[in-house]
Parts: sequence; structure tokens; C-alpha cells
Amino acid sequence: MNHQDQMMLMSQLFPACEYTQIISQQGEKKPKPRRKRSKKNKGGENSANDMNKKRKLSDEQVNILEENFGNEHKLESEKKDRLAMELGLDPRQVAVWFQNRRARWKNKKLEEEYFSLKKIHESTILEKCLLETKLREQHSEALKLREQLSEAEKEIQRLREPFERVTSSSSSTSSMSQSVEVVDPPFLGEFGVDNGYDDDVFFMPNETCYYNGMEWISLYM
DNA sequence: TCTAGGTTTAATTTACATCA
DNA sequence: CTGATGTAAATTAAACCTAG
Repeated sequence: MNHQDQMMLMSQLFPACEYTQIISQQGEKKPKPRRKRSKKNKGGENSANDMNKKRKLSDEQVNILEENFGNEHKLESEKKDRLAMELGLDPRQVAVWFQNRRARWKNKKLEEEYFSLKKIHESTILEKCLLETKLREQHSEALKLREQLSEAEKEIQRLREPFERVTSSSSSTSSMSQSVEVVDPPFLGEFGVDNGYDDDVFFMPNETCYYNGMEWISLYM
């Protein structure tokens, strides 16, 4: 595999940006500072020559170059010469055109990638907002249910009181018998509200610790 | 119609890699 | 090591476009 083949393979395996990164990372060398640009030959031997002036390529030339670029982003030397002959251009011009075209292609790709990532980012933010809203709703629902539970427990206690008075007076006649109080198991709902543990404590099913109410809320704010 | 300022693009420069 | 050749990146400058 010669150098050109290797380059070709690299460019196929990696998008232009990664490909150039790989090249520049080889050897981990810092890029040397660019040398001062030498003055162009303004007024030099060829500057007066109109042939040196920049000529825009014709539509047909550009079409054929684009067609070739569509097939392959890099040119082998032979193909470059053939194409140059076909278009009536200097092989150097064809090489330069491909070089510039690759640079434009890379810029376009980067731009596309930027907008695609931006889109993903925006939709993720939106999803996060929706999930946060949902969580707040669920939390206020949990608080409401907890309030209801507390009320229900108070009501149970209130209804029990007459019965407990009777059993405690009758137990005084028999010291052996204790009040057989049916103790309800602590209610541990979805959020593990356990009044037997602490007044305002939540147990997270997937975690091994307890949070008080404000801490629990702040986890989701 | 003219023109200043912006955009596009052909060409150049530079640094670096690879190979014979 | 050296020179030839290739590339990417940065830059320049000619040609072109457009608002005012």
C-alpha cells in the first residue's frame, strides 16, 4: 500500500475533521509558528502578464469538476492530469480546485453537524422541562395524599378512643391480660412515607437513605 | 449609474508527513 | 539525510454581488 493509498483510505475511514486531527496529533508536536509570508511578486516578472490574472472557471468546467468530486474527494495524479487535459486547465489548477472544494465540503459538514447537535440539545432541554413539570405535579399529588393519610389516621384514632377506654378499664380487673392492640403496619406508599420513623421523612426506594421533605423536594428542583 | 462593503473562490504560503 | 510530492489550514486577492 503506497502513501497515496493510505491517505485515500484514511479519508474514507474518517470524516475530514477527524482525519486532520489524526495527522496533526501524530508525534504530538506543537505546530511551529508560521513563517512570515514572503511578499508576492507584485511588480515582479510575471505580474504584468494577464495570464497570471485569476480566471473564473466556466460553468461546464465546474460541473465536470463537481461530478468528479462527487465520485471521489481526492485525485490520483493520473486522473488529475487526465481531467486537466479534458478541461483545458493546468493540473495544478485542478489540484487547487479539489483542495478548495475539500475545504468547503468540510466547512459545510461542520455546519451541518453543528445544527444537528443544536437541534438535539434543544429537544433535550424541552424534554427536561416536561419531566420537571411532571415531577412537580407528582410531588404535589404525593403531598396531598400524605395529608389525606394523616387525616384518616386521626379519624381512626378518634374512633378507637371509646373502645380503648372500655378495654383499659376491664384490664384493670385482670392484671395478666394486656390490651391486645391491633397495630396497623406502617403505611409505606410509593414514596415510603413512614410516620413511625420521623415526622417528615421520605425513603427513596432505590436509595439507602432517608430524606426529609425539603431535602427530597430539593433533589428535584 | 456608481460605489463601498460583503461574499465567493482561485491561488498562494506554510508546516508537516511520507517515501524513494 | 534530502528532495519530491502530497495534504490541511490559513490567508490573499480578484471577481462578483448588492444595498443604498
